[in-house]
Amino acid sequence: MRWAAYAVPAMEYVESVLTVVERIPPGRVMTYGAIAEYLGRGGPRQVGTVMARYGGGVPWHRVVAANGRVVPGHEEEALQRLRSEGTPLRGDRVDVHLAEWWPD
DNA sequence: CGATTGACCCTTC
DNA sequence: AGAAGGGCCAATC
Repeated sequence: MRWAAYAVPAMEYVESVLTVVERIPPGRVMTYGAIAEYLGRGGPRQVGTVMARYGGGVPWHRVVAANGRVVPGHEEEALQRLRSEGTPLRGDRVDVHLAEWWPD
C-alpha cells in the first residue's frame, strides 16, 4: 500500500532525520535547512516531506522554517509547546537567531 | 527520460 | 515588512 501519494525519501534518510529531531533539546529549534546540511544529504524539501509523513513520533514543533515560521497547520499547538519550553519567540514566530541549535 | 510535487530557502522588488 | 520568482533534491507517474 502506498502510504504516501508523493515522493518519499529512502528509509535510511528518514531514520537519520527523525534521530536528529529527537536530539533537539527543549527550548531550542532546528531549521529544515540546518537538518539537511547536518545530514549533508538532500535538501530542506526532503526534510519537510519526511516530517510530514513520519514526523508524528518526534518533537516536530521544534523544527521550524528558516524565517522562524512554525509548522503550517499546527501553529497554535506548536507555539503553545514552544512557549512552554521557553523557546525564544518573537510574536507568532520563533527567534531562530537565538533558538537555532546544532547537534554536537 | 520529462513532468509533477512537497511541513523549503534565498534574492530581489 | 510582505510578495514574487527561481533554485534546490529526491521519488513517483
